[in-house]
Amino acid sequence: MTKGTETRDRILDTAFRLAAREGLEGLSLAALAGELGLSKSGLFAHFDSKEELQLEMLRVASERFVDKVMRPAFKQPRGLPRVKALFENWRRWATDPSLPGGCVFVAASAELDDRDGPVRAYVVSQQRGLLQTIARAAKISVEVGHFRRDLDVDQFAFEFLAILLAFHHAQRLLRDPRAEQRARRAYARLVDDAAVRH
Amino acid sequence: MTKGTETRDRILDTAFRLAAREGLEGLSLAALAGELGLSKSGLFAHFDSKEELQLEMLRVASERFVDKVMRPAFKQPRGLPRVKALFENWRRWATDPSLPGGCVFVAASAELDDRDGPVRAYVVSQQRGLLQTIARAAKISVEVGHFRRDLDVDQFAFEFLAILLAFHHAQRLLRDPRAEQRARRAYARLVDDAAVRH
DNA sequence: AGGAAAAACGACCGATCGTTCTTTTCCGCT
DNA sequence: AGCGGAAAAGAACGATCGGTCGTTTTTCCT
Repeated sequence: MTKGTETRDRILDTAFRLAAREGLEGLSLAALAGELGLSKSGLFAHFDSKEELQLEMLRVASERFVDKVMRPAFKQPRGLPRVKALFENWRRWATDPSLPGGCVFVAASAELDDRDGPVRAYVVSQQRGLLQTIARAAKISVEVGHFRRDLDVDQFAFEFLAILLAFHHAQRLLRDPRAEQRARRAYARLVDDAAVRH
Repeated sequence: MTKGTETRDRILDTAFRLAAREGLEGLSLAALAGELGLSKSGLFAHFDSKEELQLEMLRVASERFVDKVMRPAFKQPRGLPRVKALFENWRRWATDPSLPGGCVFVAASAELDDRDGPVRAYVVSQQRGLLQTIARAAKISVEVGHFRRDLDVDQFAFEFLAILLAFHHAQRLLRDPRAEQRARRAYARLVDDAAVRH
């Protein structure tokens, strides 16, 4: 069962990269098989349906997001350094050159926002989890004394995510060379407002 | 030539509503024709290609956006009231119940962010125009004395759009009942920071 | 080395995609 | 009323979609 899981991993990895460019539905099994040097049926032997492949692929994407954004950030000291790392890692994730097409979750979010079904449910719970993670990091910053005690940490998370969404928009769609600077300044303003008054 | 343009308008109007739900590519001619009570070929007689239909539909969407968001806002007094109206009209536009699927430009933005071609070019120029409009309204607010003189109006526009993108995300994907409140508070913070020190 | 299980293949399914063509229906004008 | 042109229908196109199935190849284990 070694070769099987290895191929399965390769499939999900390639699907992950392709879906960022083409979207969840835009990713066709034929195109994916071609990219992998596999036959369509050979590919399909690993999954019961396209929907299951999408779900597995999103799970892989989540793991990778945790690896590249979350985990390194949570190795930083509690409080502001951790929040800062969260922001910078995330910003880098959204523009990772090895991932053309940007963040797959941003693409999926817009694509699924009205539809229903398990794929949407997964993306929703994933995004809710992200917001909670930000809020948690902000809460720790309050406890540590970096942020003021009356800070609404959920509001902080909302605005944190807002900056990253706008950064993605400015970077990938508008290709604005100032996108990074804009995001950094917005972040600075957000953190400054959350900081203890001095 | 009366009946022709009338049908054409009906097509574009329906396409506009359908594309918000299904996306630009997800909108199929068969589905559109069905919704209209037209045959697929009868529909196609009005357009040279699907791409042209997409472009025309986006132009209609732009006009409608101007009608519902821009024009009423620019009837407000110069300065803060106008900026406020821009924000509220825009927020309402993104959740207009007569437009299931949310803002068609948000959907298109995520869908086209890496592809190429005239449709992408149109959306990009449209979005750049929106940012400029916000910046212009902010600049007027500076001149009128509502905003501080050293305000970076392009940065203001970036953060203004960020809030609306996050609102769209929270409302349509996460279905967060607090989305409106979150957006309003973020807006208040943005405007407060831009206001003249007192 | 041999045999069973796992993995990949190739052919094919019905449905649907955007698109083209010819034909019919309808509307407006004189 | 009748004619002409615009508008819509109908059928069919090649391509592609997700998905199935029986067969062949490869891998792994003894």
